[in-house]
Amino acid sequence: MSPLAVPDGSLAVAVDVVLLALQLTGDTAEPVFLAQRRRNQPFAGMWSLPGVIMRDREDLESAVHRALARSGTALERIRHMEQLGTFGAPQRDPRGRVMSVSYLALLPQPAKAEADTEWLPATPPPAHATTLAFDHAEILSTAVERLRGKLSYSNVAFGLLGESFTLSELQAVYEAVLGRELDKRNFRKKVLARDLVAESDGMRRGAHRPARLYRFRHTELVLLDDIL
Amino acid sequence: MSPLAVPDGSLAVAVDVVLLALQLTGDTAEPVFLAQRRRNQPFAGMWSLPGVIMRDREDLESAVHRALARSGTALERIRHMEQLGTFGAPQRDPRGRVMSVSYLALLPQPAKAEADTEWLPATPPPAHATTLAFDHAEILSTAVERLRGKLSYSNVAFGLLGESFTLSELQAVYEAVLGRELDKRNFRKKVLARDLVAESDGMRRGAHRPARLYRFRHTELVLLDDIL
DNA sequence: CCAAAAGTGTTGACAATACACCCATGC
DNA sequence: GCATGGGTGTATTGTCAACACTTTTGG
Repeated sequence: MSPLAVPDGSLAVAVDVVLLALQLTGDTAEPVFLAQRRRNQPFAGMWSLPGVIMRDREDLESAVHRALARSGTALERIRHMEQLGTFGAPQRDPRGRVMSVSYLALLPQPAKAEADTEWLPATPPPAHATTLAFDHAEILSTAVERLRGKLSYSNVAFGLLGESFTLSELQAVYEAVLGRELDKRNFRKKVLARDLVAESDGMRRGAHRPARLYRFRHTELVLLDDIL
Repeated sequence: MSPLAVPDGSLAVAVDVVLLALQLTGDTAEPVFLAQRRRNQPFAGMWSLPGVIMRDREDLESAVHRALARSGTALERIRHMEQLGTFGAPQRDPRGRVMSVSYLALLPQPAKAEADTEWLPATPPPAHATTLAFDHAEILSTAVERLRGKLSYSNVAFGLLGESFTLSELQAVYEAVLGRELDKRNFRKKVLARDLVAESDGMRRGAHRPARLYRFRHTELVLLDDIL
């Protein structure tokens, strides 16, 4: 990251991305986000969210794409993206006036991390508060809260799953993000009653009884009338 | 509004505000927003949202306050404010690169409009689409949708009402924003069951039977577990 | 045959809806 | 006394939560 000098009287806009995925470690799933180790001042050595400084004549989405490319993430793996908000505290960047327009991006699995990047746990953020640069801890927790809320009244979980999946896998997504266990029978009833998913071809075969595969009916965000 | 020249290679950030209130015209309530007539190019003569260009070292909230002051709105009348989002299409301002961080602000009544400002209907927006400058029609409809959603799962209606009010007035707020009628008995049951409001002292006396006054239990945004 | 995950129904409590009349006041 | 909005209850229906066992496969 090249040193950034923000001349007084001017104003820079950063675009920062909370890239979220679920890490399936053995028998449990854990929400993780992509962190980049900062090489330069300020906050050298600390973790930060991938971000770029916006260029003139650049779209917000293009800037997000640049940030993702720089973090080593293939664009086509991103299944959902939405704006979180804009953070503009004057002191958030010690170098000068840099506002941050932040985005949430979801992808099915944490791809291999490049040098100086790592997937860190996103959910119990007590530890990060001190270890994330700028106000990125605040942005991260905004992202997790947004995702939690949207699980209840949208199909946003499609962003964290591949093309097809079992209902148990879907439930694991909900449980991991919400941080609590759900009743298997009630969960299946509700998901099916709301027509969130449709049966897909084939079965997931594993060590035990094969499980029916499903896919989301829509792979763009759809809001539900009713709450889940 | 002074002419704005955005030098190439630089980037300006505007803060635009959707100031919403309910206009009580006789027997019906109608959501209205504050519009400013543009005196300068571009879009001279068209209606626009109140907004300012951010200064260096200025907080986002301070910029919103400046925009409100310029529009002739007393700050202390604002009962709720929240960020809507950031609009960054490169061509949204023909003068150059100007992103807009937009805010929603609620107040109990549309105060008298100053010169070159007017309260216009906010809800059936077909007409504005052509008459609002920049992408302000899009920002306005984002604001209305946000408010509609939040009525259902928060106490955000406090922003559109004064200190005390009758349940019929509260219901009128919901009906005006949602654009449909609600059942009086069920509405009262739900509002009271959720402890949104508490009884206040006194009665509203009018042409007919006096009505009990209520006040919101909280005058900052509170999210409800359950949906209204 | 054992371990492990997949799959499946019922019941009771509560919440949401639909619906109509009497009450208190000003004029 | 009448017009106007304020205020109230019930019956029905639908929805949510709690709860345990059988099935299918791999090893």
